[in-house]
Amino acid sequence: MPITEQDRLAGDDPAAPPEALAGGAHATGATQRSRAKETRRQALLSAAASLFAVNGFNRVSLEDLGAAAGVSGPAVYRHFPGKQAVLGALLLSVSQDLLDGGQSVVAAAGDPASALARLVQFHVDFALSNPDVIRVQDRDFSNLSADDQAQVRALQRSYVELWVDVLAGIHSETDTADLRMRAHATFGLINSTPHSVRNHGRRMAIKSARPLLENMALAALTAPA
Amino acid sequence: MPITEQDRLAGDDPAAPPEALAGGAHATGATQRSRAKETRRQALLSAAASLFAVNGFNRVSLEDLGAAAGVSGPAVYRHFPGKQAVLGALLLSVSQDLLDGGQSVVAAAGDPASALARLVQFHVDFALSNPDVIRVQDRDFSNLSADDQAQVRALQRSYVELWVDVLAGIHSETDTADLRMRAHATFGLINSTPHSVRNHGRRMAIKSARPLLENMALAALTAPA
DNA sequence: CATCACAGTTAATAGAGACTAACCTAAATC
DNA sequence: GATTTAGGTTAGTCTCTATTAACTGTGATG
Repeated sequence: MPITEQDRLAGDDPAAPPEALAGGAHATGATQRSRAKETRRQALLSAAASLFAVNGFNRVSLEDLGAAAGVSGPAVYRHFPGKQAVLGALLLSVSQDLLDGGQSVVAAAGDPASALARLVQFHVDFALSNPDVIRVQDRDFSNLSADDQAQVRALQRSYVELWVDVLAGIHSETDTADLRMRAHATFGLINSTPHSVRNHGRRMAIKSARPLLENMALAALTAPA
Repeated sequence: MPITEQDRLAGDDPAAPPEALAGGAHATGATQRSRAKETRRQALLSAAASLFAVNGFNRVSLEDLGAAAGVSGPAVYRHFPGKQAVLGALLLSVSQDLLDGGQSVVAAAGDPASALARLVQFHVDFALSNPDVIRVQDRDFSNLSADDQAQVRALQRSYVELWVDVLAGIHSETDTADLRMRAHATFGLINSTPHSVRNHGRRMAIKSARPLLENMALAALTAPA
């Protein structure tokens, strides 16, 4: 472990025996064991998000990862086939969540203009709520296995197309490549927050960041070609 | 070496003897040797930019790096004290170039509004011309030594302050934290191009990307608070 | 011309860290 | 209650790669 954090996330005392985890919040499995396992899995994913975000995939050892989830080293193999698979699970779930969220937002909206406004709100909210995974996604994508890369890319593509379709309903004259680039650039704008808004609150309050980002994003999206 | 490129950058045949490099384009040193050395150093930095951008710092070995510059393995130590130092030299020079360029742009401009427009032009141009280093900078920053991190951060801070000062001349009522976040978000927007504009030209022509990005950036920067 | 300096080379060295083996204990299961 | 299952543990193994050592050949330098 380099030097940085690894506490703060494992809500439970790392030294506590596994049974202490059994009564955890979620985990809907039947047996006590399967619930404990699910909880541990979530702890590992959460630890991975934070550790990977801070140190980068390559500088987090399985030892670090296990320790942050209250377990040590090779125990990770009881939950994932390998280190790369942890990253895969993490990024696949993020991409899926973004896509699902985006789709339901669009489905709920009436006209394209309000759909776009809601999409922006949704994405800003997502980025401000999950800065860690956002960071990991655009820093450690290339550490995914080839298969996972393809799957994540497919999900991301769908998400982008969602935006492009909505944008096409507004800038009907503009060609798709242009709209796709607008979407990407807007993601870049919104996703910049993990860099500027520090976890330990140095820079700027999230509360005031939200409307500012929304306004900037909408302005950029509706700027003249 | 994973699989990806390592040719295409070393303009000279990697198998060619060192003397072939002596007649290179730049390198103003006195003796033949010092010119060759400078050329090799540049080749290493250029190879590093490309390799790090594609594969990430950690998955490029010194062997790869040397090979891409027509030299092999430990020869890198004749030019840099270590792998980390190569990254340091690369990112320090980028940060310095951005700051220098930004300062001269602002110095040349009259009113704040035109200064801002020129800054945007400059930054867009920089990002489109050097997608590799942009990518490396925001992906592998944390692989720098502590000292280099501090230096790069200082340069970046100055660059941001340059933008904030110009922005303050326009949105005079807005507070600085807000303006700083605007600058960061705009960098995120503009720096998104390394992701969307692929080197091998899949996505969108650079030519049409430039004005689009400029318009989006300006719209975002001047959006209501 | 003699000698030095120095960019390169190939062959160790060394440390890190992903993954595997062998065991252990307690919840499931019958 | 006996037996299996499975999450954990600790102690290897094995590979990869940054760095160092020991040499070499050739362009400066006097």
